[in-house]
Amino acid sequence: MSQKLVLIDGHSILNRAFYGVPDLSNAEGLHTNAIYGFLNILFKILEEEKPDFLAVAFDVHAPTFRHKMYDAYKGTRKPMPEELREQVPVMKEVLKAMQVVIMEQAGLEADDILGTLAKQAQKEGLEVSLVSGDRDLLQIATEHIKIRIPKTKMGRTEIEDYYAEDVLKAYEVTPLQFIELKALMGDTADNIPGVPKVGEKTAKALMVEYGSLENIYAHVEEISKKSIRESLKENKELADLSKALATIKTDCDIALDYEAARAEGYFNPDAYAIFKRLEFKNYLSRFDKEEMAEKNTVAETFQIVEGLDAFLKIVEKAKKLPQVGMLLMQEADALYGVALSLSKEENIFFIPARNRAGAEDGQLSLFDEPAKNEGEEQCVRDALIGLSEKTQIVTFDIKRQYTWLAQDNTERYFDILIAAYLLNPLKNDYDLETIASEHLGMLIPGKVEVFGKEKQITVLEKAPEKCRDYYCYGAYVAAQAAEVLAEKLKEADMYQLMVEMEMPLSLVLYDMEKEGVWVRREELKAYGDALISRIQELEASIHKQAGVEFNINSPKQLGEVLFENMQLPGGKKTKTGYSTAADVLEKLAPEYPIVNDILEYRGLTKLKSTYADGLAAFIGEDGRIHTNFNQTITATGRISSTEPNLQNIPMRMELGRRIRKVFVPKEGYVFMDADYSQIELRVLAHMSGDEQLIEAYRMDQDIHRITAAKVFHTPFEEVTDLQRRNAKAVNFGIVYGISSFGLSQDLSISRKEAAEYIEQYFATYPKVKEFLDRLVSDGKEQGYITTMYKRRRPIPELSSSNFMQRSFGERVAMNSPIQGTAADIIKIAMIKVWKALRDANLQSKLILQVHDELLIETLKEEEEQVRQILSENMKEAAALAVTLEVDLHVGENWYEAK
DNA sequence: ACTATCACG
DNA sequence: ACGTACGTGATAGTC
Repeated sequence: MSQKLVLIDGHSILNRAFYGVPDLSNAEGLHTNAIYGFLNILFKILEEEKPDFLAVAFDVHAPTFRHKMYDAYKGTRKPMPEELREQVPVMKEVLKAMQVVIMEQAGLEADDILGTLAKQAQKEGLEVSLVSGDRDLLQIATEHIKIRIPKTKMGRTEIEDYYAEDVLKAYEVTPLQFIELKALMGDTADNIPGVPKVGEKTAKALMVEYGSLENIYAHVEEISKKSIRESLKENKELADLSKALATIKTDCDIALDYEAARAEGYFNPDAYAIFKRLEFKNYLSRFDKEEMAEKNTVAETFQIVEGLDAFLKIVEKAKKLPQVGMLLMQEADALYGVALSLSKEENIFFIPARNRAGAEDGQLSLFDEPAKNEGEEQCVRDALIGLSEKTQIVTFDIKRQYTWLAQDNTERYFDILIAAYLLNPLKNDYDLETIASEHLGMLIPGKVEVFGKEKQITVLEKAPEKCRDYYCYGAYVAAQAAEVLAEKLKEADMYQLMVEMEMPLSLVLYDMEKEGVWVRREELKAYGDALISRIQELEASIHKQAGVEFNINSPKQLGEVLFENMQLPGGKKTKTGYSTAADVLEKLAPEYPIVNDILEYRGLTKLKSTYADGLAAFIGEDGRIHTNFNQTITATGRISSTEPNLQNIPMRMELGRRIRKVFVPKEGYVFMDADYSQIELRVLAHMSGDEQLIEAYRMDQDIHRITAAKVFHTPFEEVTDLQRRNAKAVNFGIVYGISSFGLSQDLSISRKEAAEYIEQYFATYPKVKEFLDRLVSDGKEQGYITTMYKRRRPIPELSSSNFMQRSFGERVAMNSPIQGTAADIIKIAMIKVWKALRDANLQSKLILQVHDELLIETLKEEEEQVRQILSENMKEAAALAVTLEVDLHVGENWYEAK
């Protein structure tokens, strides 16, 4: 058996893959569809062929790409779309990591490299497979050189194979004749002129009849069609030139290093790291995980140290250092171990809880005898607090670890989770593994890989070394990544944001979560029960009117019932079927009573399932709900709330709003709630510097009414409700990144009218327009936008060649600095308020944040003091060109306080 | 796991 | 010509 070589036409396959695979991008915003498709084809070929050698050829310059299918008609060359261009260097990185040989040489086209290598290999007795999306390569085909043309359709890759005889079968010409065929017909995409008037049909007929260009000219007088004959005669030079251009060189001065090109070693740690970064989860299964992680030699120095005394010794040692990496092993508020990274290559310890003799079944004592457990726990806590007072602690997800740490001087802590988020807030998750691979180029075992579905405690008992490795890696990565991330933050001018805003905020959020909010369980139950009978009534009524029993909660069934069975107008909208969204149904409601019932049913079941039942499930033993405030989720810098989400409790509708009555302060306390008045518009006034808008706010009057007066040239007193409503919608629209379409939808007016409103608005507030335009252009230039406090949001969509995506990017560029700055300001307010409450030794506690609103559970005796603290600190959180106004209310429940 | 819907700012 | 408002999270149904 002769050996086998696979050669790949890099740019051509990447191009094919780009157009064949739907748009994909990773969390960094890097497009990855072409790379993904390329690998798909590569793996398929490798599996089929099991070659001995592999190489990929690229042009050094890929100045323009050959969009043959599209451009052949236009005769133009489009530049390569940005989404593809950015993938080229990454593709090469991927191949390098996979140890695949890349052949490229200045002055040589990939075609010529491929032709040369293929012929050389054939000469040496190898079988060659040449993979390209480009039919030009067919001229290289022989008995031993197979040209493989992959086609991606319907998500599946099929490959057409051509040996010399297949070319003959398919095109009625030999591979060599194929060159001359192309010389005759030309190829606009490749800048081959060809002979005028000769197209594909004529060229093929001529080649089939005469066999070669030379022979055609020898018999040129025999050609019957006059125009063709004349054109051939007139353009002989052009034909020769075209042939020269169409001929792929096979004698270039280039050679393949077969040793380096051995088809092996693809699935190595480097490749794993980059696959992970690109989020090619499908391909990760091809790697041997254990092997990947074991390549890291630091793991050899990880030590398990048992016992309280040993732990205290390590802590004492750590106290002498300026900084240590730490990661606590916890589950449900219990501490099961401490990992500390004291230095780079050694002194990385894991101190586990131990299962002591005498302990009850499966019960782990903390660090020593169960009898002394409580005392031990306090001892451990004291040690860790003592450590964190002296030495900078760097860790991952500090909010979950504050129980064990000193709770002052938060600016000294460094959380790599938050740092990674600030550097790129677009990602979905920021686990340790990802940070390690992205910022340290290091491969560590993932939490799921180590623990799977097992409980951590179980793993600690059965295989403590697994816990040691996982947590030591965590502490180690925290220590190493902290340096790298701090440097990157400084480079991005976000270090101050990190240290002065995000780190202190993390403690505030921890404290708010810990505090929780009291919910009256029985009242909530009663509220839910009260909904049931009406829901059942509506359900029966709807089924009766429809004439069928069906699941009203199923949009699919509902759509079919309404728009097919009952023949209501306004069908079709989504890709899966009919839209039954509220705005569609509301248009039908006046005409069809069933639609009204459906809308009411929807509202009530939402209240029941999400709020009445949903919230009840989260009431803890202490009678309180402890939400999660997530600091590393949103793209703009806002915080988010989950399990449950306390930032979307009903407000706008009276019935839903009543839910807020079950949120109550504890005995002896009241609720104090304060929210910013139009903080985003005020931020816009400040950031744009628009005198008119600033002046409007100085008037201290209804801003929407003032805007209406200015925009519609109407005296303030004579502004109609409609005018005010329209002006308000425009104000909102501006903040969202205005578009006439969006505004027209919102106001149910024509697009033209909407456009006029916007134009009038910009005429009124000219600097607002300048400001928004500048955000977009700066965003395009930099690839990201920033808030007043230097928070960044990358906007990859701004460089998209897709109109829709780019437009989205533009709206984001206009909205994010405003929303993000508002988010920054309330974060500042939270920190100030929280500190002021603490410094004044008050019992009152900050417990909720809802984007522009803060809720304080206020001790009745402290009401006036807290009112002052809350109001002043919110107003003074930022000094803007306009004042920040705050609406503050006190009540016996959240409903009343709002 | 994904889609549609709807709650909030 | 393209087809949308910005930012979130929970639920139920469907595949």
